[in-house]
Amino acid sequence: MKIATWNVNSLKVRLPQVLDWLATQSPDVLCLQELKMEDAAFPVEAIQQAGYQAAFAGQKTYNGVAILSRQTMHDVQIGIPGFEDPQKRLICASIQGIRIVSAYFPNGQALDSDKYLYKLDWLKALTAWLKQMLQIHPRLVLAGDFNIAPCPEDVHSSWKDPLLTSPPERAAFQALLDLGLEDSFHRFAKPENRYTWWDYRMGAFRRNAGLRIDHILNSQTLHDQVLDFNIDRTPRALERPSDHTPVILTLEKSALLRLRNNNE
DNA sequence: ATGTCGTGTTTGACACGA
Repeated sequence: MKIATWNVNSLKVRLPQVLDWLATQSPDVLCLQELKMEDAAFPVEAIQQAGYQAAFAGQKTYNGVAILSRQTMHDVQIGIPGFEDPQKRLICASIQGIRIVSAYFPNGQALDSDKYLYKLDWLKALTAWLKQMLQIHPRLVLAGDFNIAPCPEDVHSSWKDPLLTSPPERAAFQALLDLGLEDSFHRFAKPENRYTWWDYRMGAFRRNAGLRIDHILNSQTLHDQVLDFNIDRTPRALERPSDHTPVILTLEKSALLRLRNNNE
């Protein structure tokens, strides 16, 4: 089971690239962030023709998240329960017995900004909610644009801004790991292919001056099923690219589902 | 050296967020 995430920075602009990528990579699940469109504009038909159903939560101009899936989705839920927020940053659904969360974490803008406080509040609410979710759904995957680079190695030397790397942000990332979520990137690391985001400015992609801020975390229950972890930087090299590139987690089909499918 | 995008409006020039 291939589960991917991609911050597309406008689904309207990136739709052709998304459709190409679905055809090439054939993921079972693709989590999207920064749709930057209202629900009425979501390209349901094009996605369906590509063989995927979609669950989405959009808004005008900013944010917006979706889950595309080849298999049936159940129990779609939008937002963090109990955390009132007009910004559409989180959607989740159950697919093949796995709870999939697609999230666009707040950027934070600057350490002295109100948006940074909102980021830390959002992270606190997310973590408290996930702690409960993992009791109900021990098989869980959290995928998206975290806007946090967890390790020094995730940051190119040219990055001087304290944002995305500050101790409180990194502590919040660690708090997610402490819930029993695992960053399988480290087990399947390709050191020459570390970053998931490159600024549009200053020829950052050409210089490989990037950051690793897009992540897919899997619950410990899924640990033994993880077959591979990849960052696909090819879409970042296309004409008119998103500033982010897709991340892919490959899981072995569970013994239960293998059994069920064999009996069908 | 805030240098590029995408969106939206006070629309073919700027404000904002990232």
